[in-house]
Amino acid sequence: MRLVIATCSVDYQGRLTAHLPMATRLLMVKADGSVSIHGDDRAYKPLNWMSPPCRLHEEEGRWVVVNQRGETLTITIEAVLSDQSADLGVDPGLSKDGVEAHLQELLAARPDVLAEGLRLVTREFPTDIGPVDLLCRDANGAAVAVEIKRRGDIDGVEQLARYLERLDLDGRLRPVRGILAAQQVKPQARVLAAARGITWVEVDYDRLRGESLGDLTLF
Amino acid sequence: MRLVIATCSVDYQGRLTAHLPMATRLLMVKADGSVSIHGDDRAYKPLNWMSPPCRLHEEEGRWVVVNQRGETLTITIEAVLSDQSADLGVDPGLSKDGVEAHLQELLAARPDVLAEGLRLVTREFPTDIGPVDLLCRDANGAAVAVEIKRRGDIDGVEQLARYLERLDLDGRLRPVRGILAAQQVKPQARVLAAARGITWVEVDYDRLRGESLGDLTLF
DNA sequence: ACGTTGAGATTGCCG
DNA sequence: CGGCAATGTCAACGT
Repeated sequence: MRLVIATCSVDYQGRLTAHLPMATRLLMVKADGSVSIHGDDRAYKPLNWMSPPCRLHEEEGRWVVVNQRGETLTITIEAVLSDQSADLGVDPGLSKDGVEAHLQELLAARPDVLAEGLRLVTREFPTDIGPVDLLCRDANGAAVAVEIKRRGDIDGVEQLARYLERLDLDGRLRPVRGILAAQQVKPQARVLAAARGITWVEVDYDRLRGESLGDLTLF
Repeated sequence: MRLVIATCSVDYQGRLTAHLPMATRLLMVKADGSVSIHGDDRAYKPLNWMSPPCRLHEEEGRWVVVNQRGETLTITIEAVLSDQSADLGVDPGLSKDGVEAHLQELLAARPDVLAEGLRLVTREFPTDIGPVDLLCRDANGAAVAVEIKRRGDIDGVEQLARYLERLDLDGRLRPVRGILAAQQVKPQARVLAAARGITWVEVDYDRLRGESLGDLTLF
């Protein structure tokens, strides 16, 4: 990695046109060929950049970075305040833990959180356009399809509506009603759900996790 | 801005849990308080980070960054290879051209590009599921809703179809037809638009801008 | 290789 | 400050 602190102006010509006037900034050149230009704010996002694969041509007072699509990033350098290189080696990489998969587990264990008396029939119930997250029966024995999202958006409502349309073709299930479960349900999704006769529930992930832990300690 | 090259391991506890094993990386601390950890690849995205507002507590061999939501980023430092600070000042900022907002301005000024005799009624016409980009009247006085995208995709067609559904509930507008305008309309979007009775138009941004400039010089 | 989907999305706009 | 949409979205995953 090469780190240069320089007074420079920047021009990007590609999917759009962008310009940065002359100022002091950090230029970061990574081993993968990418170049990014950072100011002293905007969190981790650079002011401008070029993603790999691309090539850096360095001239006197002028860097030109070109990628395969012909987009160019031109850096005009007035003064270099610092120029430093370091060999970082290959990073051993990151391990993550997903929230959304866990949400399905928790709701499969406690479907009654979504509606009183709701009982799980199966997870990932298959239809010919994809699996329904949870298939349940309510207190009256009627079928209920549950779609789980971290964020409930219009897309989620339409997805669930398509599932319900397929499930209603099955005489053993009909009539099937739908519940959209999400940590947050957007206003637009609420309107569309109402128009489609679909119920929505906002789920408190932390509280649900707490209750599950409570259950575990009880048994 | 402070730039530290160090051998370190990193733990993030917040919206998810993540761990980075010991390796040499760049630690970037910006004036806005943000901290990011870069490896020598992954383009401009850091391996891990904390967005502002947050606070950095620095101890011997250990940095702890905490934000207001209680999320923490812990950096355990084994060795510091370099530690450098620079005052970059406030960046004068980026100017852009060629994004969707621009396209909307140009089409609002020249709606006849989309269909002969088309006249603008209003921009950003509100519905309860979001605003329609352009509401127009055609040569016969019939209402036309225009959805503008940089790239016309299936999502854009469905979005416009939902707007049309809502607008058709308004007796003063009904019947409303739709036009999807984009610099590029994808094949799948063309098929779906046809099935929904929606017209699509590919717009040449550079030519449109040229014509608008032409108009300006004429008057 | 291409299309689809999620992201600790981030960022800017507008009410 | 919150809701909402765009992003040069990027990146992972399935076909």
